[in-house]
Amino acid sequence: MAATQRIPHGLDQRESGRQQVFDAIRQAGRIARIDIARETQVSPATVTAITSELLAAGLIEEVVPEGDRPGAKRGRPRVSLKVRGAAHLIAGIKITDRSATVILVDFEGKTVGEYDQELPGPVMSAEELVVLVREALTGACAAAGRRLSDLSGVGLGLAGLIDATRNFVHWSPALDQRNVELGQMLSQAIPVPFFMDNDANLVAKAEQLFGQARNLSDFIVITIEQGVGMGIVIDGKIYRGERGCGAEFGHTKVQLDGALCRCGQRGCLEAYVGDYALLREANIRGSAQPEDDLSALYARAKAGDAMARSIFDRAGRMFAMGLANVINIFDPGLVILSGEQMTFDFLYSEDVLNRVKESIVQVDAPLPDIRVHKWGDLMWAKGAAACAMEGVSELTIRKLAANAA
Amino acid sequence: MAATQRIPHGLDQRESGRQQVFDAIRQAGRIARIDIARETQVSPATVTAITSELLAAGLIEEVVPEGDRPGAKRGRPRVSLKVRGAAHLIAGIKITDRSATVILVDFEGKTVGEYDQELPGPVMSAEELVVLVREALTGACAAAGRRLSDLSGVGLGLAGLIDATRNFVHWSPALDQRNVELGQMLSQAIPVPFFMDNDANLVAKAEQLFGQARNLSDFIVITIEQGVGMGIVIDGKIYRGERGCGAEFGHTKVQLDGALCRCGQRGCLEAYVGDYALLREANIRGSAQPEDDLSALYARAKAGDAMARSIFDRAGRMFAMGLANVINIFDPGLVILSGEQMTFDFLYSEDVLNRVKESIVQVDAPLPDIRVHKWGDLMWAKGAAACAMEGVSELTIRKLAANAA
DNA sequence: TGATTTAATTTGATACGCGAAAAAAATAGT
DNA sequence: ACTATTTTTTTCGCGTATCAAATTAAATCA
Repeated sequence: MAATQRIPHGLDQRESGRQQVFDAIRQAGRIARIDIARETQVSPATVTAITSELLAAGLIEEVVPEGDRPGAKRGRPRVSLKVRGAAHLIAGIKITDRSATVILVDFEGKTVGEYDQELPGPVMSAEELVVLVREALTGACAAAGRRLSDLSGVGLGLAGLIDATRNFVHWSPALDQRNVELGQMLSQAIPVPFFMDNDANLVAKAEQLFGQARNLSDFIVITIEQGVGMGIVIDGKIYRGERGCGAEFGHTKVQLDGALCRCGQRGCLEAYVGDYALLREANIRGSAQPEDDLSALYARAKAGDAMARSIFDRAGRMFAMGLANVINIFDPGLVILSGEQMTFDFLYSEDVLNRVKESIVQVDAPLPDIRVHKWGDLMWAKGAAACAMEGVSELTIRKLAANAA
Repeated sequence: MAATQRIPHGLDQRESGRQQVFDAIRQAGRIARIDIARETQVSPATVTAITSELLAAGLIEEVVPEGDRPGAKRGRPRVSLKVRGAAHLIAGIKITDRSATVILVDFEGKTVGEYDQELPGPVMSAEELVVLVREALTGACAAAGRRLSDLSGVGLGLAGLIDATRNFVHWSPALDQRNVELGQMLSQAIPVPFFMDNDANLVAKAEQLFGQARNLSDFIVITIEQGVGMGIVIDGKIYRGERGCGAEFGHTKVQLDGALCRCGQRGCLEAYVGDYALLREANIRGSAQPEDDLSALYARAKAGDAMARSIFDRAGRMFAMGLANVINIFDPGLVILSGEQMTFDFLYSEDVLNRVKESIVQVDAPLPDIRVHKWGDLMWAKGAAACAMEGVSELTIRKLAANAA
């Protein structure tokens, strides 16, 4: 049980000014020193000191004043600062059941390369995975005209129960063994800092750094892929729970003694909205021929088929109930529904969102903002890259502070 | 003297050493400087500096060395420090539908007085409540041979939706109006710092300061009184959500389109486990004579009455489901089930707890600790006092730091 | 050209916390 | 009894971070 973790009081853990200023710059994209001071509540003097250090280290750079700032024309023109993309090359890699998708980004988050590597099979040993990751990274770097040694950090996204603080895999559908010290194995094989996490958390990180949740310190991301996942950001940090296996939205129960879930329990949300659950329904409900294609089923529902429609309808209602529960518990300012597959569109319908809103405790205050954010194919890999970016920034700046001493 | 009150970046948000040390002392009860240093990771030199300041301010005091410390006999004997109870007098007050219960505690948390004031009626206007609070506090102080002006802070516990950051009441069953700036009104009428919160949060605070959750930075408290409440502590702080109305455990939905709740929605947990819900069931299910006494119903269930038993049984299963959902979302290290009324014992039964454990996502890690903690009558008021204690400590220490400058 | 405005930097001061050394207060050994 | 040893606490000097105020820089306005 987590006894109150006393933070060494020095500059160790805490956002030592440098971090705060750097984050402000990245968040803003381009921002003048004076505005950094305003936003971070750090004095202009200190901002100057810190930024000159970051400039010297090559982490940020000055930009020529952007054309026309409305109003204010007199006075010394402000000089904007931005993150220097060339400072670091970072990779994000996401393992699905079919392939390993790699994305290369610079330190600004700009994509500089993509790469896809087929998997021999959906499940493999940890050793095989390490080899695969190495190949995929090498391939991605080569394709972008860079070398593996150019990488400053790699983010790895895996489905399953991941303890990101220890780079430890409790369990993943991609691996044929439980409880793997994957982080250690990777670091040994590839001399680059690794950062790994469960995929819902990756998306949350991406939303926080580049997406809809910029500037926000508290929000929730719901992802739908094969299963249903959730990433919780509280106070700017991803919430992980005691054992690193919280946020199991897909396995919250929405029906007492309900439908059987592949986790072995009954009534899990996933057992009502997961793809396998929908197909199971379709087959049980006496469809003429066995159904095994979700998009076909979805098409039939759209075309008006009553049976198909009722299947999606119930799934939507269950999803609304689960989401409302999360909102009633967290009272978040923002909920991002993130997904890739159009087949899950029914979960994001007006109808479902309205039902959610009706099931939230009513107060005289604005309802939480629920936004649907559909990413492209590379969503997950980009999330992994975002994770690594944050890690690399932290490492670099910590090193900087240490060197100064 | 200082003109613009920009918050010095040092003491702003973070526990400025002084807070950290003081908290360590309160947490430990009695503790020597060297151990404070060990626990807080602050150097002995700094501990000396800070403690001497706290001593001078009268917030803590030295205690004669306790008899025999096992082992270690040589060396300079350690001098223990403790919070000086006489430093502040603090009140906690809890409003129920029948009365206002007041508890007076010293700065150590030791009870120095109790007081109970009858309410004219269960619902009143904000103005009436202010008068009532004033009367109750005056009465409590008088009974303990103190004066109202001796109070350094008052914690107020109210059922309903309270925004503790603004001392604002969205809604409370005790008030006949919504959206009341109760904090302002109280402060105007009674010149003492007020701290108010929803009652589940009060209990959480009490558990953290004095109870089962000492030293813990992450845990969850579930309370059962009239309704079902929840307090969430993350990172040592009570989690409140965006609009200050999170943690509405009682209104999470456990059944799609289920039983009607007094909040107007359907399927809320409270609509299955609340006292009114149980009685409603009993009456609907064709009991011979209308039932209006919950303890009688409970007694009948214990005696073997099948109908009564089935009512409590279902409530227990619904409760287990809701609790499992919370655990699946938070993955907490500790859950405290807190209650006063024996009538709710059925919710804490082995049976229910087992059901909860069966509904949690399974990992190779110890299950969260679920403990039942029954408090005495004054539980709620004590929670309110705990809240105020924390607030007063913070205020005092902040003032101290400011004066030092 | 000089006045004005706004941004950025320099300067000097201060608080915080640490490490090392010293002091204090006890016991153990001879 | 007196010295050595052990352990806690305090003192001292230093480095770092940060800030307020003053200064410099770079533009426009009149």
